[in-house]
Amino acid sequence: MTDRKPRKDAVRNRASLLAAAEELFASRARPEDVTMSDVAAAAGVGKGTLFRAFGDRTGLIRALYEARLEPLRDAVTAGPPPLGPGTPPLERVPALLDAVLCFKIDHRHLALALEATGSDSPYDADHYDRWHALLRDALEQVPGFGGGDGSGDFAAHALLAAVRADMVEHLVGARGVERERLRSQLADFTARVLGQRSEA
Amino acid sequence: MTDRKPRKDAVRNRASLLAAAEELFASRARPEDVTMSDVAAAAGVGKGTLFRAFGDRTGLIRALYEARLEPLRDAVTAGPPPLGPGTPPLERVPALLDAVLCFKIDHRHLALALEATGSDSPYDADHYDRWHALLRDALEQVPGFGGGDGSGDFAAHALLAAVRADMVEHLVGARGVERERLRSQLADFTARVLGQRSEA
DNA sequence: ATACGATGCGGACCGGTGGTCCGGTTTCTT
DNA sequence: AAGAAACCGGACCACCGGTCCGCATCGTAT
Repeated sequence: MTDRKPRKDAVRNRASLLAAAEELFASRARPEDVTMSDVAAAAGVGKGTLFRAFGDRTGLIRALYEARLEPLRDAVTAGPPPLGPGTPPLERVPALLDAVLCFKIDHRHLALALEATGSDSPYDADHYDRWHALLRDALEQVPGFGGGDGSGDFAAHALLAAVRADMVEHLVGARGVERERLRSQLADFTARVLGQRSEA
Repeated sequence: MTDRKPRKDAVRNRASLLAAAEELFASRARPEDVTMSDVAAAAGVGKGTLFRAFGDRTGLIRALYEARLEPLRDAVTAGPPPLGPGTPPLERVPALLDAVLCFKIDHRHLALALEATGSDSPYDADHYDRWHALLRDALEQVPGFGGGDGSGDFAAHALLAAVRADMVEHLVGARGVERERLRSQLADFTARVLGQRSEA
């Protein structure tokens, strides 16, 4: 009822804009020197169209981000182990963190652009709340995190902080750490937090 | 030889500007709605003077931040235990993190302003490198982090990520977690990373 | 096929921000 | 006292995100 048929040119333009934005954020070094006019021009479209389709800059980036995030979200909410529900926490927590890390590595231009909007803290985004709740719930089933003392809550925040986009960018982009090496270091760290001592 | 005496009005104006900026960043809710013109006006000075004294916005905030950071830096480089050198790593690492956390809580307006400049990642700041190196070196003397595999390096990054300004702001400012509670949660987390199992 | 209303388009335009510039003033030196 | 170097200040600039509205385009009813 509420949704009338969208016009063809509208959906085509929306797609062009998303593609152009993806392109630009991936190619330019810093997210903040991709301007809205750039995106509109690259898509062969006027600025009015851009803002009509996505509201504002944050809306554009969020739309891109959520689109890329969808497969991972599905794998987590209704997929097979080790990501999906029904996985033992001691196995699921590292798997979740590893998945997030890989996502941030692969799409760090988008994640960086999202954080660089400045207008809102990353902690206000609703997808952060989802990841945090998921991780907290899993952690609280692990011995030592179960008490209602909030240790699981804080640990979830802290572990997610270890895969933040600008840190990943610093390690992978600036300092040249290889993907697999970073993954194994994160796995190591996670294991330590979970209380599984690693060999020297 | 190279430094001639600075003029009196210059040093007075510089001081006024720092005071005015501190005031404004502390009072206004969001750092980005403190404009450069605001600062200049609040200090009773022209914009030209502001930019002449600090170069650009980042320079202003950095100057403020470093000034507030100095006492802590001194305590770490040449102070008594548990912060100063010569403290056993297992004791010093938690002490360092707790000190950074307290600093971030007390000065989160400045830390947030610094991260919100957008122009540069927090990981490019030289004070980050100092904290990281300090923490890494301490960690690498702890059993399990000693190998040249970079586990100490990554753990230092991850632990510092757990005290980032916007996360602290989210917990203390938005979610209303009390200072002491947060400190104890961080201590708990740190202990876990260091391999000291806590009781259930 | 045609004509008409609704929907979307586009780029000129706006408010505001960080940063610059230069004529006039203040301070230091001799 | 007087000259020169250093500094002040606010008008000014470039640019960005976002708005607006006359006009083109599309979907539909005939």
